[in-house]
Amino acid sequence: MASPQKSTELPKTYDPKAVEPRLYEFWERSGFFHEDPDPARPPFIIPMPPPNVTGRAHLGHGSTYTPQDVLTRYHRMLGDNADWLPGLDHAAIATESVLVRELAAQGIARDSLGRDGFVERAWEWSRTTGGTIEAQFRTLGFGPDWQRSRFTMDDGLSAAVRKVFAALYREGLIYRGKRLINWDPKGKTTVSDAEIDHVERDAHLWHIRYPSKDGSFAIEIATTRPETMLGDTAIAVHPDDERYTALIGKRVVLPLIGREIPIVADAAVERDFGTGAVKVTPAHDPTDYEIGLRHTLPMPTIMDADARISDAEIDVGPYAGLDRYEARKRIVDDLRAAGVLIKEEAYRHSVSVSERSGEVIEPLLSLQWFVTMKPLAEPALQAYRDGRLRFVPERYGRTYEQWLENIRDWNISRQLWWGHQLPVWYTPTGDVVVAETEEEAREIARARYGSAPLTRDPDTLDTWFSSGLWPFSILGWPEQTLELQCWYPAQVLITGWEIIFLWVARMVMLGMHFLGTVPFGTVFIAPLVFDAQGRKMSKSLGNAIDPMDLVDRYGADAFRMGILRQMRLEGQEIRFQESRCEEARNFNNKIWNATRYMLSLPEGLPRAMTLPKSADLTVADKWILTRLHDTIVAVSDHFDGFDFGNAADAIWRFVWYEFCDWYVEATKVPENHGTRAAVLSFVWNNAMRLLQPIAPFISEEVWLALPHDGVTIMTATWPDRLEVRVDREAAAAFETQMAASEEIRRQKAALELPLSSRPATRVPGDLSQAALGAISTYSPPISGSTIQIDVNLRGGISGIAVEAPATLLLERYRKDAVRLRREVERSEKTLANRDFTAKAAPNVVAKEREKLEGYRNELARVEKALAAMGETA
RNA sequence: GUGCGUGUAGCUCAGUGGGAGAGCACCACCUUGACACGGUGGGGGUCGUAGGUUCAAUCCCUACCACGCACACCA
Repeated sequence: MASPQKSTELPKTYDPKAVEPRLYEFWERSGFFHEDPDPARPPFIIPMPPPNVTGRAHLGHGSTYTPQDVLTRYHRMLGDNADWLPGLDHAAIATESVLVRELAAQGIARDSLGRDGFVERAWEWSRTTGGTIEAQFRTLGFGPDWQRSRFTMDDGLSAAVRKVFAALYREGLIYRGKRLINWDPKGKTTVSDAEIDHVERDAHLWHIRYPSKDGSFAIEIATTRPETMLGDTAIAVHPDDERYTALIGKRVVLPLIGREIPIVADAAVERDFGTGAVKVTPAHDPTDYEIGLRHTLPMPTIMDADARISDAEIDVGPYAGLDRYEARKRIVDDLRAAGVLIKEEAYRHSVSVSERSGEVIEPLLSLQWFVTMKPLAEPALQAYRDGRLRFVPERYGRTYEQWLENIRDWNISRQLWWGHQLPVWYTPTGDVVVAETEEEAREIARARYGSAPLTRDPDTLDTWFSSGLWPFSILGWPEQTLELQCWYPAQVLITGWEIIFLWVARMVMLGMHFLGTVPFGTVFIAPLVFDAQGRKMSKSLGNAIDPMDLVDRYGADAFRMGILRQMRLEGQEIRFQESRCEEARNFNNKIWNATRYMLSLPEGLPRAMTLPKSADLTVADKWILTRLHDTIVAVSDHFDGFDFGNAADAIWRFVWYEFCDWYVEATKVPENHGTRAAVLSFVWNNAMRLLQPIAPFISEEVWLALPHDGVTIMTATWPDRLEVRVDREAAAAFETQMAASEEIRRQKAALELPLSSRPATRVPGDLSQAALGAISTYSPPISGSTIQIDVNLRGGISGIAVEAPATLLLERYRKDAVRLRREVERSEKTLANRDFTAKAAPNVVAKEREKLEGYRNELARVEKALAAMGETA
């Protein structure tokens, strides 16, 4: 296989634009994303939540899809049978509204095309304009198994949908019934409970008097929706409300209409709210509907599909044809004129709004298809409770549990054309035939009812019905494929919490019902992305950031790293900061330049990836190898635990602060020259592999530029901690050197000496060889009498002295003295406390004594120095 | 209303029952054999408030305050 092209001279600044598209093309062409089922290896399968065919990449994909790509790449390197299964969702409502809008722009009405014509256009649109998000995902470096990409409207997936529908119908779990549903008058379709938002709105509470026919009494009710009075069939009061007990069973007259309705007693009524009496409109309010059922009230609807007042079922006076809001205005006016409007007060309450269209939902009694949820929910709950299904973070499990415990039947029919048409046919006499295909339906109808013409139910299924089958329909179910055998159930599902109900729970229910097992073992709920002020990103607020712009500016690697570093295991949101992408771009540039340095070494890099004998390694070598070992452990553990933020941080720290800041610098010192090329090469090769899942492009580019085995880092093995020698003692010695170097730098800075200067340094006699070595690379030893600076170093070196004029030292000494006195005082007080010495752990007490001694010694030196300079302590 | 989460440096966030941290921003200095998308040093916080447990609390417990979110049939 040909390696991707690359120039021999590395430019001074890393340019992701010159690297990323080329490498992605190389990977995809080489089939590195593709995998076949292999029963011999442990599977690692992630079903990608299929983005809408109308969708565009947004920052939310950064937090939910990047981890999927990271884990897939990680497990591929671990040697697992890893596959990330992509696809697209037909997104019925979204697609249909996009299309209707486009048609309208061309002056075409949806209905004029006819159903077939419209569906044809929808397919055309999906194939051409739709799915641009897949190209965007490529730009982001996401590497799912594109060859296996599926679309929820594909033949196979559609067959699965029909099979599931027919099966559930036969089992009695799908039924057709007249129920109160959520009607979206703008989208002209029903919407499920889970697709409704509750929004606080300013409104009014109107008090209306309903008099008795003979005028002997009246009852006053309060309502926010006076227009629905046209459909009132009762007044309800609480059975224990003494104000009204005498009126229960009596009748009052509906103002403006004149219809007589009863007063009923129902415990659902809140005595303390409003007047304690409520009008009951069973066909247009969920609570009223329940009351209506309990009291067998008539349930006339008074609105049509456009939410206009309609007299189709009952007399609505002169209001027929008015929009619901116009009707409200007119009715309030008329009530006022009639003298029955008692009060109008400002009132803030929450209204139900369609998530999709933003339109206020109209509860409406309607004949629809439903799934009985309780029997499906029970096993799904059980699976969670006995640990077969796990949520990360755990708290989301309770959300899942709570919803399943209170589950209501799922309205699955939608009044749309684009989608899976219900596999339901009707005979002229209204008999229902459910079948997987039209031919089967005819056979059934012939057998059951003779040869009657059939008409198909025009409705389509809720989009989530087909996505509920996703983890197995994409594997070929109901065919018993090898994929299904090896890859179901999947290992992990990653998504945002907002679709735990809509999608996750439904996949679990349907997966368990039809395949007997949970569709995935772990659900990782990724944080949602907000702007830096914690506001939701939206077009209307103008605070939305396009990830494509970020890739353009910083590169895909930087975008991925930038967003992952903002993820915290327990976090439920990310306040996105673009500066993190900028930092990550700088990080990549750092990697690039460290690579350039390695390639410029005069001795060159060795071909084989072997380390020198342990005896030949220097302290610096052993330190960086030990750190590499620890980083491999940390990154692996964090990936295993879904802690992407800490995984990214661990690599970051290692690469920048340990490798670049210290080890690379150390290789410039002659004592490290002998081994540096081999160690640099070995460590960097490993570091790039650790980085690969997060920043696939630069890690590949660098890996290929340095000694390596294989054609791509993507299929290289994950770094093995056992192959990296650990030497804690040497590592500690190097860390002492680091501390010494830092202290000398600090001294230089305080003394305003140039960093490059090598001032004479007095060192104490008991200094270790390692520390002495480190110091002598920065400063020559001194002789003669100079003013002495005494400091305490982390790691136990004390008494380094730097030659310097006295005047520059005073301020620093004074500050040190103040700080040290404070510490000595605090420590003495702690140790003087008998409870502390008696009760605290012995090692804690011992450590405190050591600290005190250290502070006292240091303070003594500083005071001595001050005294020598004529200061009184 | 019920439940969940969050309050730590100017900003975004780590963290720990025993001497308060990172990055960015800010200040000063530095073109030292890769990197100014860089290096070095520095200033800056009563760890939301009030109690409690403990020898010891930023961390554990309780209450409160503020913010965010999810559920919920007060019309």
